[in-house]
Amino acid sequence: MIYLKKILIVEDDISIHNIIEELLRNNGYNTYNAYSGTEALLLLEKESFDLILLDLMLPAISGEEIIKNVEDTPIIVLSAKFSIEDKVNSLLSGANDYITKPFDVKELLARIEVQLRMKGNSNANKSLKYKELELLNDNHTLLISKQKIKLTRTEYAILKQLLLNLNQVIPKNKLLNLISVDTEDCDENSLRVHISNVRKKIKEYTEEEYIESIWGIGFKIKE
Amino acid sequence: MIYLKKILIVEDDISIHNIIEELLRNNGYNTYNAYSGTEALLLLEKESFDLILLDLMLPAISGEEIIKNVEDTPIIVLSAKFSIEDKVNSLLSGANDYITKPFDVKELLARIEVQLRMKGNSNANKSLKYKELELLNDNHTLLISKQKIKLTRTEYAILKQLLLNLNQVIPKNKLLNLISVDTEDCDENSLRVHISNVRKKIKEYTEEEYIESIWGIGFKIKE
DNA sequence: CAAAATTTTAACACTTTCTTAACCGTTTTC
DNA sequence: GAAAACGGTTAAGAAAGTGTTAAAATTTTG
Repeated sequence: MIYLKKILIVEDDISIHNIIEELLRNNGYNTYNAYSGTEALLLLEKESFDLILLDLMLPAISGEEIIKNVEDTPIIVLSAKFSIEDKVNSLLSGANDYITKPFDVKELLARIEVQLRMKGNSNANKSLKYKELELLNDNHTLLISKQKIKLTRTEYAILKQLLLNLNQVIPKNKLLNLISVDTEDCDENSLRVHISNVRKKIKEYTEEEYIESIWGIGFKIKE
Repeated sequence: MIYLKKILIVEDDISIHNIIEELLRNNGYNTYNAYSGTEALLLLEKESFDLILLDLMLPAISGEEIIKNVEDTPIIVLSAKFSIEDKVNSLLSGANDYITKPFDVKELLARIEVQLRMKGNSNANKSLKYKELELLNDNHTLLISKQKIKLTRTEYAILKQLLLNLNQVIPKNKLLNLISVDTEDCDENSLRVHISNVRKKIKEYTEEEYIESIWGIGFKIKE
């Protein structure tokens, strides 16, 4: 299945809202709708999105308020306010782009692509496949060339982090921190044992080595 | 010491160039200048920047060409071309933002902040480049003309600080302090040994000397 | 609640890296 | 121009990090 990028449209003017929604859906995005600031905040608590398109002039809670409340999701402001002050304020307080209405649809689509492209470089929503390895999202299965291998919870958590951060060394402490959601008290010694066990399991199915140690720093998936 | 963000200005019109340069310097950025596409590409091979401000209409090599050649550095296009097509093309081929001339300086500064903020968040593959040297953050190795060289943790920390502070002498004490995050008890004597070892490793791959000693003070990267 | 699975602890051998200390040449100081 | 301070190199021993194993402790499961 293809994962459609999730875009939240925050706009109270229904006709503009509908136009944007149709435009995005026609261009392969999954849209979510909020018609007020409060509605937007509620949705943001419940779910995470890949991008937010935000009108500034909203009933009750203003767009500026929302900008301050959002941290990890890129925001493109879509506003009729064309003053430099409004632009600068929005951008400096956390928005990633600012487009004035009326806008050109092609430019909007291009700027959306830019934001999604940039976000794609950071962690979220990466596939957990690498060469022969594929980590299923059931929390315990690793496929090596389609053969199923059972991992323990901790082993799975470790491999997941490593695969999420391909091409990056994850320092030992950071790795421990990242997997602490799944396993509370796992220390460095313990981590070494787990890694050793994962390697052993992988070795039963392939010659290739996947987990590389960076001396004194941590681990990474071998290139 | 504060690390000033490095911005490359690519603009052939000297008066505009000077205005931008002064503006950025007054706002705490370190500026670098290229007055043609070829000059920009040369600089980009030698060094890495935090951001590129790019004019599209350049003699010889166009801005569009440069966009395609840059991967890791965010680009803001600054152009007199105001057609939607130009905007969309630039954005889709890799630019991160597009500002039409004449521009408002406050907006420019805000959009620069946005790019730098985003780059800082996604800790994606930052690498420090200088001439033949490239220090890869993602696996703690040093590339000299694309050849991988393994550095130890301390050697890496030292070289990283030196490359972060190009054109500046780092006093021994300060250097020891800066790398103390990675290595606790490294004293001056020890530092000398490490530097010697780094030099030895570099010497295996290139004639050029990179680490210069400033008598009685400390070290710097040779210009 | 007992059996099974998982995780942690601890011990060992082993590797890599770091510091120490000595030697020597150079630069500065008096 | 001799003494003192500094910098570069080297080698060896100390220290720190890694990989593996097995058994004990803990958690999960039927």
